[in-house]
This record gives sequence, C-alpha cells and structure tokens, in this order.
Amino acid sequence: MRRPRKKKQDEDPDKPGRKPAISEQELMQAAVRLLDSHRSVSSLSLREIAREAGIAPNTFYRHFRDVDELAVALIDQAGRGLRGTIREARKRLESGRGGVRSSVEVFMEALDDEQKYLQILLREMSIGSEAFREAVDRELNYFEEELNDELGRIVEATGQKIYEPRLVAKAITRLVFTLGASAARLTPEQRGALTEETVIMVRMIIFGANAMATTAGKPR
Amino acid sequence: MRRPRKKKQDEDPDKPGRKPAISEQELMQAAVRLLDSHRSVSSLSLREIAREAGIAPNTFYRHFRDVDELAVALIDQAGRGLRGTIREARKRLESGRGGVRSSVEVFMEALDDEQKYLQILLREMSIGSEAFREAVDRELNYFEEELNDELGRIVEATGQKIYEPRLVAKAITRLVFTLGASAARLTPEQRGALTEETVIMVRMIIFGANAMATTAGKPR
DNA sequence: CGCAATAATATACAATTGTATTTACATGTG
DNA sequence: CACATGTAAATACAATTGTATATTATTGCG
Repeated sequence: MRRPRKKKQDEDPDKPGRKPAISEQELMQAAVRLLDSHRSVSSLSLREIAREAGIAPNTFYRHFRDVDELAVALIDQAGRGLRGTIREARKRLESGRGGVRSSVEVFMEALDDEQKYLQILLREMSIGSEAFREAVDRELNYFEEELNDELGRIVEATGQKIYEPRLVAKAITRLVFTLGASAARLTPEQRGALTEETVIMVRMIIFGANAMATTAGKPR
Repeated sequence: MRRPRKKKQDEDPDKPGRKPAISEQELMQAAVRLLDSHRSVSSLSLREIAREAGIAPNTFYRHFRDVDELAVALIDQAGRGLRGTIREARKRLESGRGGVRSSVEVFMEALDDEQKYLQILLREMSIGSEAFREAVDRELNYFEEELNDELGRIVEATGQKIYEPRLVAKAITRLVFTLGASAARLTPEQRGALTEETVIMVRMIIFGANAMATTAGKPR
C-alpha cells in the first residue's frame, strides 16, 4: 500500500536537464493569493492555481502530486510562520514587564499580522482530509507547548500555583485561535474590543486555575 | 440590484397543479447524507444532491435557488435542532442537583447526539459566504444567551458572584463548541476524556470569573 | 557542438458542473 | 370530462475540471 513518494529536495543538484522555472514556494504563494475570505485551500482547483502561477496545468505535477499535497505544505508553512513571529514578538518583549496581559496582547498582534495563515490553519482544521487535520493538530500542539512553557515561566517569576497547566494551555490556545479567526472580518476598533475581551477571558482561565490550585477543589 | 426573490411558503395552498413529489426537508436530508467528515455543505454540487435525493437536477430549483440557499436553511435547522435537544436535556435534569458539572456534561452529551449538525455549523463558520457566517453567528449567540441565563440561575441559587457573565458565556460557548467539534473523530474513551477535560476548563473559567468578581482586579 | 536528461507546454479527452429550454405529467377547478 | 396550472423530467450546451500523451525548450556534460 505504500507509495514510492520520491523526494526531490535532496537530489544531486548538478544533473543535466532544464532548471525549474518556478519553485514550490511560488506555487504556494499563488495559491495563497487566491484565498479570499470565502474559499479554503482545498476548494482551489489545480488549474486555477496553475493559471495564477502562470504555468501550464500539467506543470503543477512536477511540484506536487495534487492540490492536497500543496495544502499540507501550506499548513506546515503557516504553522512555522505563525510560531516564528509569535516567538520573535515575545522575545522583543521579554525583558519588559511580562505578565499575562502583555503576553496575550502580543499573541493577538502576531495573529493579526498573519491573518491569512491563521485562516488557512483554521479552515483546514474543520474541513479536509485526515492529513490536513493532523497537520493542523500538530501546529496547535506546538502552540500549547510554547504556552505551557510561558506559563511555567510566569509561575516561576511570580510564585503562583496553577492547577493543570496543560489544560490551561489547551483552553487558552483553542480559545484564542477561535476568537482570532473571527477577528479577520472585523474593523480595527472591533478588533481591539475583541482583543480586550480575549484578555479578560484568558485572565479568567488563569485566575481560575490559580484559585483551583490553592483550593484544589471544585467551585461547587 | 435587488432581486425579485419570490416567496413560496405563503402561497395559496389550493391552487391547481401537481403536488410536489419531494419536500425541502427531504432535499436537505439528502444533502446531509452526503456529508462525510471530509466535505462541507458548500462543496456539494447541485447535481450530487439531486442525484442523492432521486430527482432531476433541474427540479432542485423548485425548492432552492442554489446550493448556498439550501446550506443556509441547513444551518438554521442545525442550530434549532441543537438548541432544542440541549434545552430538553437540561429540562430533564432541571430538578436534579444542577450545578456546573452536570450542565456541562449534558451539553457535551447533546453535542454528541448531534455531531453532524455541530459539524455543519462549525464548517460553515470558517468557510462560506457572509450569509453563512451570519447564520452561524446567530446560532452561537443564541447559545451564549441561554448559557447566560443558566449562569444567572446558578448565581441566584448559590449566591455566588460572577465577573462579566456575558464574557463567561462567550468563552464557554466558543470553547465547548471548538472542543466538541474535534470530538467527532475520537473513540468513545477519548471522547469521555475530552469531556472530562472540558469540564475542568469550564470550571476554571467559572471559578476565575468568580474569584475576579470578589477581587474585582487583575490576577497580575 | 551534440547528446541526454529534465522541465514546461500543447493538445486532447472524458467527466462533471450549472443552467436554459423543451416536453411530459399530475391534479384541482370549472 | 376537459382545461389550466404548477411540477418534474429530458435534453442540450458551454465551461471547467483532472489528467494522459506527445511535443518542444533549455540546460549541463562529454
């Protein structure tokens, strides 16, 4: 049942033959260009993407076996990009006053910058083949881990206790992503308001996990 | 730019002419039957749906102007169905011990029963035309309101205070829906675990809102 | 250069799509 | 019973899709 799946990236770079006139990257960018707010990657047709990229339909096959394969590559790239910018933004703030609020704000701002990527992730999460969802799940888990570390640092710095930090990270991740996705179609003011709401929600979660850690019980 | 948009539901029911051999309901059910875990309503073709329903392609137009219109009807119905079962389940439990935990459990069980509907809602939320998203948003808001009322009742009964109940309802709604959606592709055991996690998360939120109401400040 | 190898294009084809037009059917009213 | 009327089906058509096959272009090596 296994398929040959030949890799092309690690091939001998100096073989005879024509040089590719287009890269996988350019193809992926062409696909992204076609993504308005109404369409998901998987709804793009091979011919559309080829047209946008300015190549003949069949040339697509030199780069991806089909649109789904391109979509997975796009999801991976989206995840990497998002994680990158968020990590960088966090660094820029590192020596600053820290704390929950600014972390959330930075997170939301980063999402703001990468709206298109975020949309890709969220769309393919709810649609799409098993492979898509696995790819997206992978990315969400990365976020959870990073957030978990961040929480650990906060705990370290302030001496608070947190009830199930893994669950806290999961809850915050899902919540922020979901809300961030809806931010795409809002005016800047509305977006600011949403960020504010999100900050409060995240605080509720952390505050609650905090309280539950000391009480170690149920809120009745 | 307006289109005539003739209504058909309120027409004189005793006009001469042939009786419809198929109802809108049956068409919608045919569409739902075609929805496996990989496809969204908007990806169904008119001909597919007609084929599944056992009618000629053109007959479709007698019932909906296009697939999108059917999708909106489906979203409405999904929302109504979900709200209905949840409300009913809650009634069945009303005189019982109440409380956060059982409410969440009932909520999750109801989602469980209506997985297909939930998937419809969540898919069309992230894809689809503005009309779709508005329809889904409408449904989510209904849920928030109901949850808000439920929270009000809890507050009334137990005398607790809650910090921004509207935001609490929003956070819980989004969280539970998002997690509920991912429950579709889990084994029963995993699903139980997820429910357990969700209960804890929701408790965190409520516990946090509770603590913040008395402290009225930031968890710093 | 010329030859081999590889990339890109050209052409073609069968499927499928949405829909316009036409035809057949059923049913309530006179 | 007709006849009018609303409904469904048949047929048709142009567009678009994914892909198979054949052709052309470009590059590096001897």
